[in-house]
Amino acid sequence: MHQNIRQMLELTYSEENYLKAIFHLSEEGKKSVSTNDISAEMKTRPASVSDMLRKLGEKEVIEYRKYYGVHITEEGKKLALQTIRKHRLWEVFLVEKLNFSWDEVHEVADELEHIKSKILIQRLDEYLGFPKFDPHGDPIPDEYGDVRSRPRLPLSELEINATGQIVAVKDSSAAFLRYLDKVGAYIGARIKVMDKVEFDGSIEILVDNKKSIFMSKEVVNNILIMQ
Amino acid sequence: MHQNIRQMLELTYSEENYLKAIFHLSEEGKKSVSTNDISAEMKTRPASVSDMLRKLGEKEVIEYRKYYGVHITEEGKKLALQTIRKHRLWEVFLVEKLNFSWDEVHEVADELEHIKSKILIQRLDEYLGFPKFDPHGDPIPDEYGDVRSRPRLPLSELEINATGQIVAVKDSSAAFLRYLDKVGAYIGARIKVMDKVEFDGSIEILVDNKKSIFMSKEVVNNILIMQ
DNA sequence: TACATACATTAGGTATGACTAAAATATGAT
DNA sequence: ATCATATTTTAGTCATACCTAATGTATGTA
Ligand SMILES: [Mn+2]
Ligand SMILES: [Mn+2]
Ligand SMILES: [Mn+2]
Ligand SMILES: [Mn+2]
Repeated sequence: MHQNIRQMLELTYSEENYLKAIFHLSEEGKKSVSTNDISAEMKTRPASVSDMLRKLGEKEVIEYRKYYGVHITEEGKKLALQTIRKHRLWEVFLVEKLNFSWDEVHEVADELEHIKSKILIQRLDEYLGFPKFDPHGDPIPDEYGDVRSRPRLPLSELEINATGQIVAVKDSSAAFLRYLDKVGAYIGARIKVMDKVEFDGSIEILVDNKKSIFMSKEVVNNILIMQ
Repeated sequence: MHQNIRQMLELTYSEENYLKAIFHLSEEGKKSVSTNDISAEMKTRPASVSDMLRKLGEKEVIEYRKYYGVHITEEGKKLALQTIRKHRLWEVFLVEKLNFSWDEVHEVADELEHIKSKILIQRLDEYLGFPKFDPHGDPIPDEYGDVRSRPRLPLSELEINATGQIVAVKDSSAAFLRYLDKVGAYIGARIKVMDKVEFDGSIEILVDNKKSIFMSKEVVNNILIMQ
């Protein structure tokens, strides 16, 4: 069923980071991912990216045609999803068990996600009660790389008087998350759109039927809701 | 009080491993630690050790005189103890929270010990209830590198009819730990020496006043007890 | 079609951390 | 005091992962 004939190839710490970045960039736009995109995401120079793309291409986790960007392969997707699974499980652990706030977990999880032990992740998953979403509302892939994502749309697309529930954030930067904490928005909060300003794309929302907040276009584009 | 004027220097993953090995070897014999000793402990070739000693010497975490072995400095001791602290806290986590057995934790902890976040370790320590000993009975240094070790001696030194309690194991290899599991010996078990065989150094002990076991010299040398 | 320019790759270099083989040093035995 | 041997270091190499500078490629505009 979910077994691999060929044994799972090992990636280095750095290769895992690049592959994860390529996976995320692939999800956004559908077309191929460019060297410059990866360079920006990874904060390394384009020349370094080219080096890495050659290596990832040889390992067949991406399809690499020089000058034409890359596509992630099925094998690559599977590996990237394993790293993402570990990242998100560790984030849940940090928030649920160690009382980290959701804006503090990203960097630490970026290190923890590379710990190799398979049994560690299985036990951690079990210990956390097999969570399906991380603290930012992102789905946690299962050990076969399957993701049960829930339908979600940017808060900006809700009409006046429409209601919904915050299920995730598109931007997980500490600055944005701390802003959300400050205004009392959180994953699970119930939202009603009270007013929309055509001019600047800002809106007024009611949170949990009690608190009225004004949010800028930048903010509402980065809050994902479920209706 | 415990503050450092100069900021704590950063060591690489590999430097941390070498320094930890040097620290452990220093604890055993009091004299200086040789290149070959480190080579054996680290499973790298002596030439690689010489390279690393030069680097660690430059960073002043060891005192390095070519051809005469090394001594760890106070700064080095402090850093090694931080790594050991992390290693042992993670071991406690794996056993107490994730139900690892004590023979499964070492390799995983050897990776986890290098995760950098200071707050992570503080929170983990708190979450675990500020444990003072790891699953193998070894003391956990505090965040300043202070160790409260309890007096302990090899089981081999107990006289006939003397009693004691297992507080630690000298050898933490999976093979040895699984043997102890099999015969029902564990940290905290009460021991009474029933008989000692001069010829081969083996002994007969009573565990928890109910189970009689024969143990070889190799085994009794590696069990540490408190009287 | 030509070409300016943005984008991407290659060439060459650095740092880390490993290796083998060769050379240097220390040490114990005669 | 000399020397054989074990130990240790150095020299030279390789792989990973980054960099800058130079070169090559694609693409849209003239
Ligand atoms: Mn990472
Ligand atoms: Mn997340
Ligand atoms: Mn380690
Ligand atoms: Mn231990």
